[in-house]
Amino acid sequence: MVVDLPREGEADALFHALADATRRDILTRVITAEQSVSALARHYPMSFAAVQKHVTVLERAALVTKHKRGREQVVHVNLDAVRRATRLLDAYEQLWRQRTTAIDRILKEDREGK
Amino acid sequence: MVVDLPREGEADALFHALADATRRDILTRVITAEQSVSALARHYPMSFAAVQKHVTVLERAALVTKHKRGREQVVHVNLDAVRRATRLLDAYEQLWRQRTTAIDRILKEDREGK
DNA sequence: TTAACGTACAACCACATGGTTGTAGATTTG
DNA sequence: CAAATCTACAACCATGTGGTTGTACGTTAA
Repeated sequence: MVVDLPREGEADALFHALADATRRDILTRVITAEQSVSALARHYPMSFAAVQKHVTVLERAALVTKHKRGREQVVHVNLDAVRRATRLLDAYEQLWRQRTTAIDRILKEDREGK
Repeated sequence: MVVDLPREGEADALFHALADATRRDILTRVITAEQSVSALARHYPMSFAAVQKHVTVLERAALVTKHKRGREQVVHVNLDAVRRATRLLDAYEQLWRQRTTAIDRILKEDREGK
């Protein structure tokens, strides 16, 4: 049972997006309830433009999407992307398991004199 | 059941370390079989020093550790860190699930000062 | 219609990042 | 021993990142 890891380009954007505390916090807030960019910006000690950039990074990683509602831009979470990241890391764990089970098998066969 | 996300500082280093294709590849190789830094370096079209830096980044994230063996520095994987990252993302998924619960509605109203 | 709000985007800045080369110190190997 | 190998680390460079301010434009509210 071979585990193949996802394409490299995707993962770059995904992990980069998650590698910032502000962006993870935005993600958490948006998971809890969709919000406009300006509503999000009020929660952080930085400019609106800075928050706008963070949302763009999350967007590039497909973790969120934006939809216009009047003059607002509402940020939605894309849970599939979160699941993709989780599965990506699961793949690393499985790689490890493949290695250890392979070693176990060899040791066992050795023990049984094969 | 409330899910608490890990400390921010840890996650920064973890995701940052994973946000580079070369580092993920190093991690994969080391999971498959422990290797010296110079052995790893032979696989990439970059200098030994560059690979050394990548290993340092993985080390800072606690994804790998180094042990001296003669004149070599052997890189080992730390699977616990991989698991920590996986659980971190699982927590986001759980947050999503909590979104529809009554408890989460109450917390949300509280956060909005109602 | 004006004023206020929400957004987009450009220009700019300090600093981190990913790469390089070069030098020096341990440790093996011939 | 001398030579080759592996590592550590500093200096340097181009580019990216996270932040700022300023300006412009569509939308809502008074």
